[in-house]
Amino acid sequence: MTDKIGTPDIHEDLRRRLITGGFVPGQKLKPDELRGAYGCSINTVREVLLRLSSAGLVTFQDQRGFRARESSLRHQHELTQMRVLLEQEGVAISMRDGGLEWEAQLTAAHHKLSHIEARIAALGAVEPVLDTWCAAEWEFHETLISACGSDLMRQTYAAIYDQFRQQLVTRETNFGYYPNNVAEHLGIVEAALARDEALCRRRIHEHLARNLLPLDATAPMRKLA
Amino acid sequence: MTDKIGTPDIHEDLRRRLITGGFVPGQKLKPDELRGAYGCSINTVREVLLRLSSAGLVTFQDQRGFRARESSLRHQHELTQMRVLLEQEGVAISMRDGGLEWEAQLTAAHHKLSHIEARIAALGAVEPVLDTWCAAEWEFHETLISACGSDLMRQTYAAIYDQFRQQLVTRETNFGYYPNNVAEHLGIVEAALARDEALCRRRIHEHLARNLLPLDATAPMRKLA
DNA sequence: AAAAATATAAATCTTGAAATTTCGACCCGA
DNA sequence: TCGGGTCGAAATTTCAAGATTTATATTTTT
Repeated sequence: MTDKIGTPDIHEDLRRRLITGGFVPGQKLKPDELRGAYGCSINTVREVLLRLSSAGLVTFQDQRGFRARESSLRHQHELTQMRVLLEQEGVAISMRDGGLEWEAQLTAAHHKLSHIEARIAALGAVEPVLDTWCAAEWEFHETLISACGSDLMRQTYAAIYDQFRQQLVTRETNFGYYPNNVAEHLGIVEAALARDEALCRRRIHEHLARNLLPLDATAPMRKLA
Repeated sequence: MTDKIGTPDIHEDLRRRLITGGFVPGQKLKPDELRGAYGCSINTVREVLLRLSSAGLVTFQDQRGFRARESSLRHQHELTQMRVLLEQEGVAISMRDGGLEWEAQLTAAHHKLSHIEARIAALGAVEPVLDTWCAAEWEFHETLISACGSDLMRQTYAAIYDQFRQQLVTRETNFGYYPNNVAEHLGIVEAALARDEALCRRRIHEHLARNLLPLDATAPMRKLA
């Protein structure tokens, strides 16, 4: 799609701050203030924000500047819906086309993730290993669909996932982690390796549907704090 | 997502030129040249191109400027795949949630489209009513998924459709129009109104799969010229 | 003659300031 | 007290020029 901007640090750094809850939702993002932290001009910040806005992390209104995205329940629902759709389709194709290499990468990603989640269970808290866990969770889900053969699908999924993560981390929900993760991730891997598409689709839906809670009362409650 | 830019005309006009084949794929888009046509500054053009690049219509490389998107067969395949996925899911939800109002809008959109396509058949050429047909075709497909209740899904579909249209119009393929359109559009509407989800999904796939030709030899050949 | 190196030209990116628009406080009249 | 209007400050957008990078043409070397 597009490469990095002239000052890669700004783009990466702002993106990170946005998805890790560095800004409160709805907060105004003034190029003139952000400029100082990076020692660059207003216009450069402006370009970066313009890009982040098209990635969905930032909202933009003409003559009214940029804001950190505010998430309504409806938007979070739509986000989850899209994520389920893309992940189900991506994994289905991967199960069909993926070979031994994909299976190996998947088991590797799951191994790392489950190991980290075991540590979380032992510690009783996510915070100490939050960054590690976030990276592992992303790598796991990305690997699931990595053999789908479509860059477009993977890029679209990545954009959705970023917004998704932004919402999760922003809330006081123990950062989106909940104990059932361990069992559910394993279940997904098993179904994928067994090439049981229907089962895999169902388990992905169950795994992600917790976030549908507000609009889908049949889904199980997410663990809060 | 994002609103218009300060000079709406440039954004809309460049977008139009891109999806109607006003630039040859891969062509360099130099802000300094485009500036003249709109009487504005380089930076303004730059911002517009930056946005179009995130919409997928333009590619951007750091320090190497902008280009009109080049479509590989692979990319076109991925585009079609995503379009099928989104349209199938969108119409399925619309069939479930859409009421009388949706049915009315759908039949209206189809009526307009079929009327225009009848004229095309009579004339034996698309060009005279190309713009009208393009708009009607878009409105038909957009209406199909309009009751899905997800702005995110509709926006994502719109972005895919734009790229899709860009590829179609660029080629010398009679602008993507082919006679089977008439029957296929009707078949989709009938299945949708009958709330036959499986049939509707299948017909949408068949309708769009012609563009999968290069990578899916089982799909019927697109009519050329 | 082909390849590498250099010099020149062109295009891109960044910057700071001017022009335009929005936001908020204050004042006035009802 | 409330609604509307005016004014000033702040923020956003546009602009043109300077700095940096890339592309092209020419020369040099093997």
